[in-house]
Amino acid sequence: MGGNTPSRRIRADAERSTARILEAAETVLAEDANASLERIADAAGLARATVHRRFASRTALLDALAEQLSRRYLLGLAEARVETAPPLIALHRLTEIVFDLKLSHRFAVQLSAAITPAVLDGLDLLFARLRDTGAITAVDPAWCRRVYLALLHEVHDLPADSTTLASSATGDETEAKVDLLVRTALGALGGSHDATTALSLT
Amino acid sequence: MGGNTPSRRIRADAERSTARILEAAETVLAEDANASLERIADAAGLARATVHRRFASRTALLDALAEQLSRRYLLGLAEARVETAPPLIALHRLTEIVFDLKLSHRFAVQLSAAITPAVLDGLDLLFARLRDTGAITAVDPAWCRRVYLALLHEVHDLPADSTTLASSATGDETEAKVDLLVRTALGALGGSHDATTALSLT
DNA sequence: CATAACTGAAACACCACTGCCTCATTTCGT
DNA sequence: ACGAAATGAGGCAGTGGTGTTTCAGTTATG
Repeated sequence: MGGNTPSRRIRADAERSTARILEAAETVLAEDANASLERIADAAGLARATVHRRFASRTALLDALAEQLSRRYLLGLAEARVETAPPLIALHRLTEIVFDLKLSHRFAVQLSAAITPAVLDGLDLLFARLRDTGAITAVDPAWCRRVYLALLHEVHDLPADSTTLASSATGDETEAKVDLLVRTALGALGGSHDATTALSLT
Repeated sequence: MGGNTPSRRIRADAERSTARILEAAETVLAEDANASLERIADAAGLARATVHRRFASRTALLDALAEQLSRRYLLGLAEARVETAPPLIALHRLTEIVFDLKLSHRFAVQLSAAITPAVLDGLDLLFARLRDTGAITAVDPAWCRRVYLALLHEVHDLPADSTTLASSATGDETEAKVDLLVRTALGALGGSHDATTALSLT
């Protein structure tokens, strides 16, 4: 899938267009999931025909969007060292990373196709390790995953002036959100609040 | 809004059609939020033209759906005695009620228009009272609301065979879900697990 | 029963979107 | 600078949904 077919060389031009379309699609679809391809083309500064040239159909574009996000998820899981790092640290790091993804992938994130089995496995592993160390008590990894992702979504589009974010007075909004999410998720999954606050010293 | 305009009497006939359309709309839209009015009409056993007669536009139909649910929400808040009952009890009762609503209003539930200011106020009051009694520590009522509703959604469409639901061996699936939600929500909002399990004795 | 209201069926105009095509023009790669 | 590839602009057909109208037939209600 990742190889180049030498029979038809793909010009750097076209590849830039593809990238711009994906980016524009993400932006536009975040506001209106049913936005037309024309609106996406406009946002990308390209003609509608070009969108059709790069992506055979609307579905193909959506698939590409999901696949792109899936790859970034996997990268994030690896970057957070989900398999090796102390689970609480990994959770914190992963949350930061996924938060950045959500900023630029508000729409694609809600594509179920983006959460591939591999991504799923990574998350499940993390929660299993969290439970082994006693950070949480919930046993069902699927349940943990759902709660985490649901809360992630809520924290993400929390108004910046929310009093809830004022807890960590660092002024860094993103960090405050990450802290809030980790604390909330651990609490929801039956973690003691001691273990939760212990991480705040990181 | 509730009065009848005597200038044009509304036949009982028509009112039945309206009800059937709303019911069919809920059923059909639960599966496909973008379903056409024709599919709704078919499900209702009526002609498409009739749908247009009872509801001026698609938007009008959706509004009616949201308004219907909003009214039931208010009824639920009252029935749960959110203002007077011990907050933990009220939360438990309210959760049961909203769960039933979700079963029959899978679609409308995701209409933001269904959560009117009045519904909002009721929820906020409940969470304020929960905090006063120490059941939770989160202060921002808006935050509490969001977390509660998000978790509600997750618990609701949890597969019946989930190991997470096996905790209360009563065999009653709904009750198990309600327990899980209350426990999870309180934990997420910073409640001690003591207060949470104390309710299980109800 | 007589009237007014309601319904089903069918047609119609309208609109938005998709997907495809062509052709002149621009841009890239070598 | 040359040829291949990509693009913009525009048109065109097909699809599917919405909203309206007409008219004949049915049903409620006083």
